Amino acid sequence: MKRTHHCAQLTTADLGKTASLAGWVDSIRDHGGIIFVDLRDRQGITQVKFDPQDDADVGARAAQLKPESVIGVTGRVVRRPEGTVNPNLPTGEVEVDATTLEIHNLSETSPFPLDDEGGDRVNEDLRLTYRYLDLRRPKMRRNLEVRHRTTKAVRDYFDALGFIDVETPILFKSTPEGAREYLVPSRIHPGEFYALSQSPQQFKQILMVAGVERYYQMARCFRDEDLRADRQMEFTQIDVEVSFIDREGIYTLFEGMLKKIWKDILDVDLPVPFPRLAFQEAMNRFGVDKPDTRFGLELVDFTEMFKKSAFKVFASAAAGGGAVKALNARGLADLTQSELTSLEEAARSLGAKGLAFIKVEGGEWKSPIVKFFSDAEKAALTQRLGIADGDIIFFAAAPWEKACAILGRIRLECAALLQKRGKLAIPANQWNFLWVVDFPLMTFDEETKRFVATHHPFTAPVPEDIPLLDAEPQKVRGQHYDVVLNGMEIGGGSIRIHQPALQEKVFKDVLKIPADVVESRFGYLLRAFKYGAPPHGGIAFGFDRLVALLRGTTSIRDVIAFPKTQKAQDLMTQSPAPVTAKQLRDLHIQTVQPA
RNA sequence: GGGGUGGUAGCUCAGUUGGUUAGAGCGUCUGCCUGUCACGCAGAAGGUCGCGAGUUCGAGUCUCGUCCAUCCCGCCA
Repeated sequence: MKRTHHCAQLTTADLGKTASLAGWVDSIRDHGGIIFVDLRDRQGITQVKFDPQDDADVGARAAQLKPESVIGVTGRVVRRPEGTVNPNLPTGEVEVDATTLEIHNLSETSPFPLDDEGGDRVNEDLRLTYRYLDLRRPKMRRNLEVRHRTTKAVRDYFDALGFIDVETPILFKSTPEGAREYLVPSRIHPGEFYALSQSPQQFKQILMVAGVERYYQMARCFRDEDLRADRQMEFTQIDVEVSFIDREGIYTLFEGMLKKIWKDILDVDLPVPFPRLAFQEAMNRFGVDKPDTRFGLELVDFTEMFKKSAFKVFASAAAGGGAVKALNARGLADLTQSELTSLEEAARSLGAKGLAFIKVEGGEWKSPIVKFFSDAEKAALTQRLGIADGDIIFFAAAPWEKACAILGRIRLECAALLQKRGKLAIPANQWNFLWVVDFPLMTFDEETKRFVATHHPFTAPVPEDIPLLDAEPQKVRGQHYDVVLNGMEIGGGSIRIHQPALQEKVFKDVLKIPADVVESRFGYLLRAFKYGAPPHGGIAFGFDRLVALLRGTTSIRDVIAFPKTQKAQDLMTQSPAPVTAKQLRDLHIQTVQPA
């Protein structure tokens, strides 16, 4: 039996036709005589009627059906009797009066409900074990469809602009700086290993040297780090690199890409250009380099004012080169003791010694520290923070970046608490895109007492800062940019270094990587640059996160067909799993039992 | 590596101060039912309370350990 229609197709325009449908039994309503089956395929649902008075055999076999069985039916498309139309179905005015029933497969009872509401409540491990059932749920099917359509929007966009999709190796060589890698033993070279590519970064730069000019790829990447709701061990990036482009060119290009995606998928017109925020300003105002600008609660700087304060904790931080920051959590004075404690813990986890606060209730400032403040200081706080009854003010006094980060975290926690109370609305359908720019090229790593690349070592410095590279590398800004949406980093990239001498200088003089290590790890790249490397830059977007945002879910597992659990296991296939002794021998691998 | 939450019927959950035979809804099964659409009605079956120790006359409940899921910190150039 061949399908003539799909299950969202038949309408009153098809009355009298003979139609053949195939799909899964969504639900069965057996009235003892007449039996209704909702037949479901990828497109939708059509009601099929089995009447034993018309055909006793078909009726009897229909009575044996179970939900999720796969069947094919043929019958006449008839109008439903008056009063039995189902307005919730596009096909609700008609039904198929079945004359034949082919049972392809009777299904066992599903271990969990497959409707959207029921399935959402089920433990995720069960859904992952039976992923093929989970993916039958309308919501999950829609996730796969949106993912596909987003891929298509991206490919169409770049194709129209003359980009070409080039695949790069997944089996790459190990580059130990950065994320931990998955190693792949070589059978042919005993004791040597490949690494699964963390990103095509170096290959795409080489492609620029190769004259490709405009490259993109939906690139699979692998990182052996702990998993999170928004991090899987393997994930997909929209990976792009362009020759002869500057930062402004990049901004326009990717504003266009995101505009097309949001239009194609959500029919939303994103306003462009996106606002730009310097790293410094993002930290000062929001305490993070990926601010959620859908709500206020901005940080206010009081470093100057507290330099000569009687309150020694603030004064010493301010005078010692650090910063004193404050945040007015408007209307949160009613927070509970346990909420306050958990805020303090959050602050401590970021290196704060405590979390100073002022609660404003009944016109009175309730705070263990208020007695140290002069009248002038109180007046300035009131004015600059707009303090009113019912507010609570939080302070952080620490080195600048740490003070910002502490209050940045407190800001987000307070926003969540205010939202819970209905005092703050953060609209889910508001899309606050922005570019964060002017990151420091280098960050001093306290642990190793060395400078490390903030982004990666191929990022070009801002030209006018190059003279500072030797003496004050921390002051050099990089030509790096992040795309931030509603507090989430969804993409990042940079204009790259294309002069071999400068790249070598960054490796050896700034990052202090020994010459032989530079040669073994990056020698091929430096050599390539000596043969006419064009100026170039690029970006990579976290594709899974992007699709999750488009679907309004916070977990990228929902938009990946077969994701791993937080313990990096595939519950359906039961991987990872042991291998045979012969396999290990072939690979020159011996395992040791964990202690 | 660390912290939080959870694990009781196929699923989602309740289970009081440690005390009789561990309950509910949905699902499943059986019977009835010819216009339902989450059909309805009647009945039944279904439990290693994640696993292992311990305390106790007695543990779903308390203690310790452990496993799994999830959220977060560390980590993710």
